[in-house]
Amino acid sequence: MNVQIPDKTVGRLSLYRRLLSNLLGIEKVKFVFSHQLAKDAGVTAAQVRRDMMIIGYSGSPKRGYAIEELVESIGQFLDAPDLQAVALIGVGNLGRAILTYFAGRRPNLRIVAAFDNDPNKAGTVISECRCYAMQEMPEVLEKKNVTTAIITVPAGQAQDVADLLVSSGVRGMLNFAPVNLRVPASVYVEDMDITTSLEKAAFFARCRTAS
Amino acid sequence: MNVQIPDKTVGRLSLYRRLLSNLLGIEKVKFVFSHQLAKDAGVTAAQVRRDMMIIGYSGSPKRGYAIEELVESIGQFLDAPDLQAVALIGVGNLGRAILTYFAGRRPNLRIVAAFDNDPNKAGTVISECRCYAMQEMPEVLEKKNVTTAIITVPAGQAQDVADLLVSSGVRGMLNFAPVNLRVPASVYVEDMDITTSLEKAAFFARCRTAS
DNA sequence: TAGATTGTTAATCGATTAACAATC
DNA sequence: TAGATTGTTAATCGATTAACAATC
Repeated sequence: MNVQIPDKTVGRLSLYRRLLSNLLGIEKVKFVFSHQLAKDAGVTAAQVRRDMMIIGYSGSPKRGYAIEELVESIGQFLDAPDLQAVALIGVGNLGRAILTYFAGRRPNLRIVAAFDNDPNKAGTVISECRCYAMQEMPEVLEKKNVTTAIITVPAGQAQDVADLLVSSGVRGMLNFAPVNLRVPASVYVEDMDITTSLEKAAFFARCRTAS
Repeated sequence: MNVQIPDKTVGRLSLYRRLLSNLLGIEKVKFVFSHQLAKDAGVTAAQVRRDMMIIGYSGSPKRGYAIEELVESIGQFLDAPDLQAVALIGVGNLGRAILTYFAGRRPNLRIVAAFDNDPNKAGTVISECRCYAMQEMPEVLEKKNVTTAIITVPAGQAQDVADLLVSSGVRGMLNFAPVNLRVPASVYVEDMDITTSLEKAAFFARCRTAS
């Protein structure tokens, strides 16, 4: 397992896979050229070819990439060989939306437990996912072998939650709280800050209008 | 209004502002040094100083940056001088979560209208935001002078929605649909692909564990 | 074969970082 | 003043892109 894989390549592979699955399922196409996939993904053809090189998949100069094989290769690269368990912390509006969205979507990447401070939520089931009290977290994470977590708690609680997750063995986090989490270098954090992103969209909307 | 402002600088400024507001409001601190702000934001001190240069704010070598002034400067740079109207398209779970989250948060950046295909939603009010039918979109956007939009519709509808938004004068979009939107160069798109981000977190969780 | 595409290296580009004189 | 920090330039770094021989 190689750590120096570019962050962006991993993100693009995830996008390629979805685009290719569409081509395969809906349009029944069997092969793509790098420039076709590139156009769909909004990247350059050279970038697609470099990404293929990174995952070690080869196409044919005549026919391009065999979609079915390529989807398989991306899966072998991106996905865990067996179930990778995910936990979600903070069952508010956003947390519930995410639980609903992911329910039964990827067999090998499943949200197996949700946690919340509110004792009334413990014991309930939301979109097939069981909700636990916050105190049960270390025990449940260990029992279910959770390595990845989604943080949807308010900003003020996020660092405490992150600390607890790290000490419970979680190594990858998707953080929706608008704070910079302090974690050891051995832990990966992907930030999704909706406020920042909206402010960016608003800022550049004005830039573009003015120019 | 300058178009060559780095994308990432804008994102960092948004984060700085929130960190500084905290320092000011909760800890009553008046000044920060670049390395302090950098530590909180998870960036380098040089980066903070360069960002200050970009927005044209100067600190003092002795005392650092005056937080209140700096927050003001960031506001002048980032925010619209008057109300900047935002629309949200797609009132599903995620859309509702975002409406709730942003309600009354930033006075100058407000979600003024929501749209959905479901005719039952038209006319309802969710977290102070009125919901309209999809057909009313062009008219409402123009009337309310909307320049920025949040797309929370399913992937299959996203491109059509984007086209409609562009033709109604929207110049900045925050896109949650897992597709690459085709828009003119004059329109800015910020993508938030939750699936891709979770797959990245899961991938690197495995990398880190294995190493 | 001829022609388009692939795999891969070298060149380019832009963002980050290091460095340091100017400043308080 | 002495010392730490700022503003700003130059060097570094890494990712993207261009280019082209190898391939089908």
